[in-house]
Amino acid sequence: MATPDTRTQLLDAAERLFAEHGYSGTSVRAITDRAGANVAAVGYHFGSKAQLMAAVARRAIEPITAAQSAGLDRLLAEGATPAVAELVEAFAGPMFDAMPAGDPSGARRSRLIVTILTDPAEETRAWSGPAEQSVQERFAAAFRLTLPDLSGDELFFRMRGVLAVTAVDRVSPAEGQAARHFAMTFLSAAMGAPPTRI
Amino acid sequence: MATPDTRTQLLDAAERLFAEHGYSGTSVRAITDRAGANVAAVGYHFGSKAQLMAAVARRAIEPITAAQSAGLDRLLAEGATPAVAELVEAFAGPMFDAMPAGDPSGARRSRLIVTILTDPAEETRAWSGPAEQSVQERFAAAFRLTLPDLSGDELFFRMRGVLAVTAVDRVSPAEGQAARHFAMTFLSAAMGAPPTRI
DNA sequence: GATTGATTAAAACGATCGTATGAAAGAGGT
DNA sequence: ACCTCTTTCATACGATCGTTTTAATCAATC
Repeated sequence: MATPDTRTQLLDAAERLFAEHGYSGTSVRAITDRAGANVAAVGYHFGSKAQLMAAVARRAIEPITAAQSAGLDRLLAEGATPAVAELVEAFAGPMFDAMPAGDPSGARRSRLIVTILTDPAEETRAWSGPAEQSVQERFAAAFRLTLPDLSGDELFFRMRGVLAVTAVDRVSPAEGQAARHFAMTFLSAAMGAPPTRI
Repeated sequence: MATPDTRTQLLDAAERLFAEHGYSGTSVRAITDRAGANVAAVGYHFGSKAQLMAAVARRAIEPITAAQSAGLDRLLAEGATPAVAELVEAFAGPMFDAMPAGDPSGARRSRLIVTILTDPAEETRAWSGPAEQSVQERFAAAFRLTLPDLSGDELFFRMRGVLAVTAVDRVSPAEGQAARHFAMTFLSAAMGAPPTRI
């Protein structure tokens, strides 16, 4: 198909605009204009703006969750308890690899993920699907084995911290692969720190 | 004044709503309703919605910047090159201490800071004032002395990472002071990690 | 008490929001 | 050519958006 169908055009346009301006800051008309479609196309293809945005989020998050899960499978298949750095790589790495559909500048898709995770609109709150949640629980279990002295609360905090740090790449001058390497160093050290004595 | 003036009421209401729903997601009428004021009060006291939100950001950031600066002064006055953990404490600590006006749950003000830093609306882009910037540069210089082997790019990435982690939502099981201690452990290890070999 | 200046209130402005409607256009099978 | 199903279109709905205007209210000074 030389000309992508309207549905895909809408997804692409919504993805870019949402990443740039957030949910509330993106209007349906801005999306349809960029997609070269009619205003009613959103209602027809997705039902509502919220459902369109949910589809955008699903399309962006799915490959990341899959890569995370596959990476963890690979580590666990080796038999031995994985090292902290290996788990961090498998968990946070896919966030840096994710590329937008036909866009060579790899920055945008990760920016979208960040926006999804931090957007204050209620509609985006539930967008991290059950697959995302289950993969995070699997990683939590793996981390618990590698870091047996860590309390459940502190492990939870650290995993949230990892996600937060993967969100910083959007303003940093250290772009592309450098940010990825910096993040791995940063996060492996943080994740592997001895437990806090309270 | 048993009854705070309208101006302050507007700031308080706008602070809470903005932290919860972001800039685009907060309407002027929602602010004035919560403040018990008229719609026109925003225009009268602040000129516009954008200027009101800028005032909110200024009021929230200012004490944090001051505390960061004072902490750094205290460390530098001791003469010796500060340890990584000391710098992290002085830099990230104030984010945890900041309390919203009249609100015992210390989570909200920091949520506001995070929203300011990550909000996709254009109006919030320039809200980190010159004081904030200069204090970050002072910390960058101090970190450079403590971590002389770190490149400028990686140091910049790590400092952004510290800010990102302080943004982690603390509605989690690990609340209050526990989160602060967890963060210090996490961030000191991350900040003090050996440089990345690329 | 009248006068002045600061603040608040009610109402309306045009613009834009998300969504729904019904007709027009297109595609494919018979 | 005809019918059927899908998709696109122009258009309009009511609601809400940020802002402005004009009048009413208040506090303080003379």
